Amino acid sequence: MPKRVDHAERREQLAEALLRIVADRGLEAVSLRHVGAEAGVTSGMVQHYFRSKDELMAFALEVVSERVQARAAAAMTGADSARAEVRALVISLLPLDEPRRLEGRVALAFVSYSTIRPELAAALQQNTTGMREHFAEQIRQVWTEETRLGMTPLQAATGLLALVEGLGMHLLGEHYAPEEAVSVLDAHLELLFGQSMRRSG
Amino acid sequence: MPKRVDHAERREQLAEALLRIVADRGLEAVSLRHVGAEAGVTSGMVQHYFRSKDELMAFALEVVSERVQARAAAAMTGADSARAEVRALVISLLPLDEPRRLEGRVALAFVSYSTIRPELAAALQQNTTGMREHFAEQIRQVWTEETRLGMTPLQAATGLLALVEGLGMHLLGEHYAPEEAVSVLDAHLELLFGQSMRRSG
DNA sequence: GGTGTTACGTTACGACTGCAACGTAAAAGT
DNA sequence: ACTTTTACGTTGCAGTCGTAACGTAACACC
Repeated sequence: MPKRVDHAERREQLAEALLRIVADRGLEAVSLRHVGAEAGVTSGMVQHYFRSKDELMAFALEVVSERVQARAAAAMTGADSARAEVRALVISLLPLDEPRRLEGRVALAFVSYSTIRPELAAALQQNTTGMREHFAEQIRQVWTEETRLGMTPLQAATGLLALVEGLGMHLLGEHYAPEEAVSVLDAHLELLFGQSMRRSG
Repeated sequence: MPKRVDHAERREQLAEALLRIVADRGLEAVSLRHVGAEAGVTSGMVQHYFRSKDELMAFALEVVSERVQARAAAAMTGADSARAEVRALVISLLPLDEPRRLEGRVALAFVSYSTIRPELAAALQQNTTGMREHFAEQIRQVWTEETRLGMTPLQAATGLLALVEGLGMHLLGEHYAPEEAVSVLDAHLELLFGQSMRRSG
């Protein structure tokens, strides 16, 4: 079989195996042998594709980052209003079902990990920044001088993203029910996008 | 020296050593020997006070939880309004200086950890729930039928806590400047507590 | 159709891990 | 004063870790 393999594809397969381990046993369970076993190969094979464990970890983190971005891009197509698009994107970020809970655990683990290994934080930061700017753009499109809430669109976007990720963390810890998080999110969106906020003034 | 030691005190010293390790080398660097070395003792001594590593970890997590709660209690005394109290509490939660960044890293690591070890999640969940209810109570005290924003006080409280923890995560990842996070937070507090929100209606 | 390269698997090594067992010295209890 | 308990330190063990080295079989190429 030599020579015929797609290098990039193999690396992604291994990264996926790693992510599966992180999702249900945590970062500390990641070892070359475990990743190999999870992928159905030996640790030597893992070594063949990654010079070190650090390189493997860094690659897996990038895969996570790309996956989040891809999910975001997919979620925001076909919405008929800025509000609907933002809501779709933000809902797609929340760990509301089991597969997304797994992904959320992985993401959280890597966020914590990159806190100690700052050289890996770039990918995650890019993600946050991109999302923040995207939200800001959407908000800018619908806000007028009258409807703005005493903050800039970028501030509103930053707050929205922080709110969503905070809700996500709480959901991963099962601190309250998913529908409660969604209701909080919808109330916030109503503040940002709804006209009814001035109904009582 | 035997018999004269305060068991609880020793355990806390060891837990603090562990937390120091987590803060600057991450959860994966925690081992009985490292904890002992950090505390200036041997791993055998650590074994004497904790039957297993898991027990040590669980104890350290509880210490973290108690510390957060203590900080919260300290931060909310002496405020002259509900809004000021909430702001003081919430600001004290953000990793705005280096010591609190260390604590934040530890807290984040344990949140991620407890995601995989659900039996340890109770302490953290209690923390969240307590905070949430406290915020809700404060908000309830100042909200009238007119000023409420289309959500319940508990929803507003949940959103505020999620926002703060999300901002905290982003700050740990250095995704933007601390003062930016504070400005977002203040804008949100103005929405929740300010009367000026109806100035344009 | 050799030849060289690629893709693995296998093995080995030194370091590290959690944990159990044992040793010892100091104080408390009697 | 003698015994028991407590508080450690030390040692050892079986297992796992990351990594380097080596072996080998299958294809690409000329």
